[in-house]
Amino acid sequence: MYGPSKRTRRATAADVARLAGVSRSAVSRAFTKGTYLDAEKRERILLAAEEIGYRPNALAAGLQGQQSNLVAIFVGDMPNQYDKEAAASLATGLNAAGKWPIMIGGSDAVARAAASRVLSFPLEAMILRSGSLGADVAATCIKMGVPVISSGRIIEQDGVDNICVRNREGMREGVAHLIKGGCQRIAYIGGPSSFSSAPERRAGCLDALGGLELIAECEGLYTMESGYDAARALLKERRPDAFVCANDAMALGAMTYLREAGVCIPDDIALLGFDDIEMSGWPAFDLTTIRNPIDDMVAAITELLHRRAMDPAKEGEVILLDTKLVKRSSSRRLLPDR
Amino acid sequence: MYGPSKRTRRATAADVARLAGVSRSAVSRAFTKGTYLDAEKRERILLAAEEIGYRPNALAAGLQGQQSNLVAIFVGDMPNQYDKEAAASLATGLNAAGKWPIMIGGSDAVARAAASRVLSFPLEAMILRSGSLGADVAATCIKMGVPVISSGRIIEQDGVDNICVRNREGMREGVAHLIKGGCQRIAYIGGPSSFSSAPERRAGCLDALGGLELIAECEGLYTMESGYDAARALLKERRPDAFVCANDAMALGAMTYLREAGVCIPDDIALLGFDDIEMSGWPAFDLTTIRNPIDDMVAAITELLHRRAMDPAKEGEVILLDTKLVKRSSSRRLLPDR
DNA sequence: CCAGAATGTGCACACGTGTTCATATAGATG
DNA sequence: CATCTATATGAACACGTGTGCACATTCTGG
Repeated sequence: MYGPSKRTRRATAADVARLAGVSRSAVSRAFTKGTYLDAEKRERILLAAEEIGYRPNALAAGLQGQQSNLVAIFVGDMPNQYDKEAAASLATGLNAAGKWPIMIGGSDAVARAAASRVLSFPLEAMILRSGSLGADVAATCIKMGVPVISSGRIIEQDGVDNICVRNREGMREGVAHLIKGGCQRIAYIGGPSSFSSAPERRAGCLDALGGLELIAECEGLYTMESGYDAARALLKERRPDAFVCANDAMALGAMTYLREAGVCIPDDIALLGFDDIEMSGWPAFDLTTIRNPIDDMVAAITELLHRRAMDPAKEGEVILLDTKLVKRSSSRRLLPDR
Repeated sequence: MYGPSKRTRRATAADVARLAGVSRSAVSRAFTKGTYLDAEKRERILLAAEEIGYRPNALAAGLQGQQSNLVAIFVGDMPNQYDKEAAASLATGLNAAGKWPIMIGGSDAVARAAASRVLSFPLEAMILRSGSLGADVAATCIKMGVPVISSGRIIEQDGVDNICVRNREGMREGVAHLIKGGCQRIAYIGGPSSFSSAPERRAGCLDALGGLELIAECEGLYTMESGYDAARALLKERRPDAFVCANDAMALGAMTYLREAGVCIPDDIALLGFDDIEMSGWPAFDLTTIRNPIDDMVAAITELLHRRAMDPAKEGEVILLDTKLVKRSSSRRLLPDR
């Protein structure tokens, strides 16, 4: 042990070459498919590499025009459950596709600064999964030549690929289900207007109402607490027979308040959410909701990543995902289903 | 537009130099603090860089002995809520510390393979946040000269830094609180024995019982469903007055079953969890639990990262985190407290 | 005015890898 | 045997950057 700092030096191809008694080129070839190299020699090299813990340095390889496989995922501060679940699935999905997802998150200022700095890596793409901000981040990426994939919010910009769920159609189907079940006096708990999903889901609700108007309405923050508060506020007004919520977190908050208030679900008031987060399926809640399909989203993103790699100059496209109405007990009225 | 593939070429320092009419060295210096460079010239360079969207290539810089700031986070399949919350906080925390967290996750085989391949990057550390597996991954990392930080499970191996919560002491305090509140017939829902936290927490429970024995006991999977099933199974046995659960997810599952069964919490049966996941604080649950401090964990990890950077050859150390008993209504007995 | 320090700048090297190129050897084909 | 092809291998280059080095210029103090 000559120098303490030397101890941690990473093994290099030259080290392996020396140990195996071959040229450095041979070592490189040993790790590359489809090259001419004596089989016995290759084995000897791989063995030597294993012995001293060598692996080709991805940084140096990337410098050589090799695919970096690095991908950044920009999540906001992930306030609600759905964002967390989506981020986790996305990361593991990319992983399975051989990509290396770098997570960028935290509070607005921190995340935005990090998003800017991470561009010093030759990213294969920047994936935006933050409902609210992101348009300026996208602009910076495009300028740097880094492809952008926006999920959950459509960004109108050259070269930006978009993935979005059919918010309006989904909500329309959900509310239609409530109406078919006998609900007539519907109150709506909406999301913050800074999220593009909020007005779309509200529009879907109005679609299903036909000419009818909402009994009452207010705007929440997509959090459970705000759903709780909203339910309390709306209950004071003209007695509704259904709460339609722009996402599951708020629906679960509303459910909590209604139970505390002694309201029977769904007989007195039916409840509808949006997203189908894991918790909504738990027996304790059993919330009827509209599934925002995470697996489809992940599949679409890896697909877009692939297409972009094939043709870096291709036009940006928009992929729309279908929702699925998940009927559970929070909407199972005892009234005759028409 | 001469060639379509040329279009996406990343801007290089030489491009900036040409545009700004300076040497390439000057460009490099413009982006480095503490170098001699005419102020007016630096500004001109930065402006030119901004114009063509240039940023120093982290790959090439890393090749130069520069810190990579890359960190891998190995999470298992994140079956339970606490893992998801911890992973999210860890990622954003590292972010704020100027690190780039690469998430590695998914099913066992996929994650393990990915963990091996990610070592081709010059990682500053591999952070293990998977309760069960990980020892073999750690061995590979150490061999490659990549420092390992294990969180939630202590790995006895040279050069591995460990962070762990005081499971035993925490659980002891929690159960003592129940006993002080009048509980005498305690049933225990444990975690899978493959997680090192499971036996520790159980030991803490037994500590608090003094000579007493558990009324009943079974082993769950740290999931809500298994907690639900366990509660049903245990309720058939000699009537307990408290359920102690090895984590919050199982406690919430148990709570769900008990409510369905018409059992009053906490008057008939008190409930104790472990972790203090976000949901436990929601009014719908209001679960008494032992906080597994995520913020402290993140702080400890960044601290260890720093120390390791200062002295790469230092010995591995063990940091133990203190829990905090969070008293909520699931343990608030009407019986006189003492 | 002079010596020395402080500041500014370009050249050239090193980092670790993949790959082209030239060359050498062995095997097949006529 | 002569040619041609398939296989094997090392030398050399390129990737984009940070920085040591040598040299030029300006400033400071006597």
